[in-house]
Amino acid sequence: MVQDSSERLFSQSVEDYVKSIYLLQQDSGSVTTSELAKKMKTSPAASTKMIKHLTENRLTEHTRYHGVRLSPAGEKIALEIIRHHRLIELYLHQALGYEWDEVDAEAEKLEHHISEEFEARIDKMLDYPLTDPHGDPIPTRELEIAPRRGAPLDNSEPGDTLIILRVRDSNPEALRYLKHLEMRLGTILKIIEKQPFNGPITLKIGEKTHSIGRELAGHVFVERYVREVVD
Amino acid sequence: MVQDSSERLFSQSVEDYVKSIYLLQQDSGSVTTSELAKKMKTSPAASTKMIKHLTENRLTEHTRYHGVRLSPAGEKIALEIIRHHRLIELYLHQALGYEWDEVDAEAEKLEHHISEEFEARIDKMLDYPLTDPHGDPIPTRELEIAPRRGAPLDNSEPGDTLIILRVRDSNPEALRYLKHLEMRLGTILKIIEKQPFNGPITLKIGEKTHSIGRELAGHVFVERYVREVVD
DNA sequence: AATATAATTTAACCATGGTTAAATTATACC
DNA sequence: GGTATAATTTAACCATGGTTAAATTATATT
Ligand SMILES: [Mn+2]
Ligand SMILES: [Mn+2]
Ligand SMILES: [Mn+2]
Ligand SMILES: [Mn+2]
Repeated sequence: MVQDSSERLFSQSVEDYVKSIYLLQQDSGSVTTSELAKKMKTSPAASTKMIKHLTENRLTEHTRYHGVRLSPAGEKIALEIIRHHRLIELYLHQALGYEWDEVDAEAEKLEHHISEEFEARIDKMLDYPLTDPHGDPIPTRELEIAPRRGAPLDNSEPGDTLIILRVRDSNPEALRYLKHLEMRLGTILKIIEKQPFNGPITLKIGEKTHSIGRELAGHVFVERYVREVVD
Repeated sequence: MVQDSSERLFSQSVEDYVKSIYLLQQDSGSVTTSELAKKMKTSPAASTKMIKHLTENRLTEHTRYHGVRLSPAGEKIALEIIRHHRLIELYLHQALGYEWDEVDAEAEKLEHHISEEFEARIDKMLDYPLTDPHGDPIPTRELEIAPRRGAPLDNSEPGDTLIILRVRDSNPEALRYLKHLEMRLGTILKIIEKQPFNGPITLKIGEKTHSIGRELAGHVFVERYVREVVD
């Protein structure tokens, strides 16, 4: 729409671009026009125009032909939207029984349209949660955010015993397949074999053995598992 | 925004105009340009333009200078949005503890952004409810809708014993004040006195007596109360 | 029937956020 | 250092949904 209802300061488009820049610059420091265009599924020209607009509004810093990064004000907005997104995902999962592959699409829209009141109420109802259904950290009300946990599963070596801490949230088919393999948050697994030439990884979960491709393994983030110590 | 995300067929603006036409034509049969503009808080020129656009898309029928009415397709969309709105209002009230004066504003935005999945899930969770927190009927999944119940309180006469079936949902201050007077859905009251020249109405609720103005009384819809018969 | 007034429509304009095609700039390689 | 290629930016365009001001039409009154 053109009219921005009630009290929102920025359009849905601006919010989504800023959020995408935040997520992309986590990996790369700064974000190129074409990376952003790809993530937003628009043309590079649209990306350039929006970068110009964001920079005029002091949400980003931009040096022509050399990528964009968020200003402190931009980061604040990104974290607000990410907080909405992840709280909504968790709420849909916990309160309404959504599966972990269904929550992202719904949250992608709702994140722009809930009030601070709604945010506060679901935050309280969920008892101030720290992670979303994919293991991503939820920014606090003060917009502090914990670091992302885990390293990609395809970086691990045969013999390692690992625990799943996080998964990429954006690919529903991958998420459904992982669930089908019983690979959830907290699942413990052992790497049995890793085929060369980017071949499949064989792993053991409970008594079962599975073989998964490198691409799928790249969606799963793990850390070494040390048996929990009971006092 | 300009881009209409994912699967929605019509913009938020179109949805809100169509919904407003539906609500206005309930009273008046057909809706004038200026009535619509007033309800949408835009200029008459914007209203005219949208009416033209809706008519080109076969959501309304329009004869120049003589008002607009919904086509069957337009009515379908209106009922879908009204169903969203009222289900969301009830959900916010029941599941998240919103007061009846808070739900309308939040639902006004969310109604455009929930999926059919979300609609189905809250409908089930609320056990397929028939009325919203203001006593308005909720269209069924097949978009059948019950008639609005009750007549304006200011049409009743001294001596009448009445039950509150419905209230206007759009004025939060009025709703808060009614709640403060313990005038809720299902409240039983008796008209004691009605001052002439549009003067106040005195009524008795339980042991308490209140006096309210005609304007506020026009927000409350009642029917004659007949003591419930127990088998 | 003519006319004043109010309602409605049209015209010209604007901002947002898209598109494709052309121009510009960076950079990798010979 | 010149040049091919890829990335980026600019230009020209479009749709949506607003605005205000001017033109048109309906209608109520004399
Ligand atoms: Mn989004
Ligand atoms: Mn997530
Ligand atoms: Mn609305
Ligand atoms: Mn309502």
